Amino acid sequence: MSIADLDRFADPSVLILASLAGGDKHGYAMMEDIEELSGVRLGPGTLYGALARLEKRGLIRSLESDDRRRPYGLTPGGAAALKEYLTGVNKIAAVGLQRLVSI
Amino acid sequence: MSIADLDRFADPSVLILASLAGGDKHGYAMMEDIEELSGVRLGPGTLYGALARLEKRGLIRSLESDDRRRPYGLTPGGAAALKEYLTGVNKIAAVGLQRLVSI
DNA sequence: ATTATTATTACGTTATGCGATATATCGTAT
DNA sequence: ATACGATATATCGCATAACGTAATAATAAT
Repeated sequence: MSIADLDRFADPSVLILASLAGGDKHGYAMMEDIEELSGVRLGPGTLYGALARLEKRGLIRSLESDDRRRPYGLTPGGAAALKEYLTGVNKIAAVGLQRLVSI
Repeated sequence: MSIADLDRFADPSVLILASLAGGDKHGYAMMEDIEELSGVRLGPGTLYGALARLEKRGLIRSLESDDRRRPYGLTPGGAAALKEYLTGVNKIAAVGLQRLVSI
């Protein structure tokens, strides 16, 4: 299940991209930003696993750092994918909510 | 991966609930409605597997039928879960898109 | 007859979630 | 200053189960 209880959006990849759209961040900072944004607190395994996959897909990239923190940033492809995804989800949500009120 | 390429929302459970919000339907009809709604064509394994899980969770229920088709309908709990989910996803999409234009 | 409908089943892949672990840094009390 | 607890930050391993694909089957329609 990508959705824990199906009453909350919790796709780690999308949440990470949306977080990075607000600026470059390292993993731990994303955890907090995502929790504030969505109410979902990603566990470390979930977060860092998703980060590795996103980097491998070229949607985010790892940035230089002097300390032990590993910041990431959106790539142009990542920003484009996020935009397309969110635009689509917006439409689905609009239709779904409209249908619900018509019940 | 709940998202095939991460450029399209494709969570089967949510798509099914959103489809049923438009009225009771059997599986094959959902396939077509979902494709029209979202551009995603769910394979039979994906669709019927998700239907079984949703029914077990009490979010949809199987309706009576005379022929071989097996229609389903939203339960009140399913409608509530969908509403909560879509409302949340709307907020995330709004914030994410806002962040994207500010880059 | 051939195509479209409609559903079931089986199977492999892999994302996800959880927990354990590790280290560095910060704050605070002694 | 020192020591100690709490917070910050990341890695790893594993079990579960959702997902995707495909094969199969049977009924209905053209």
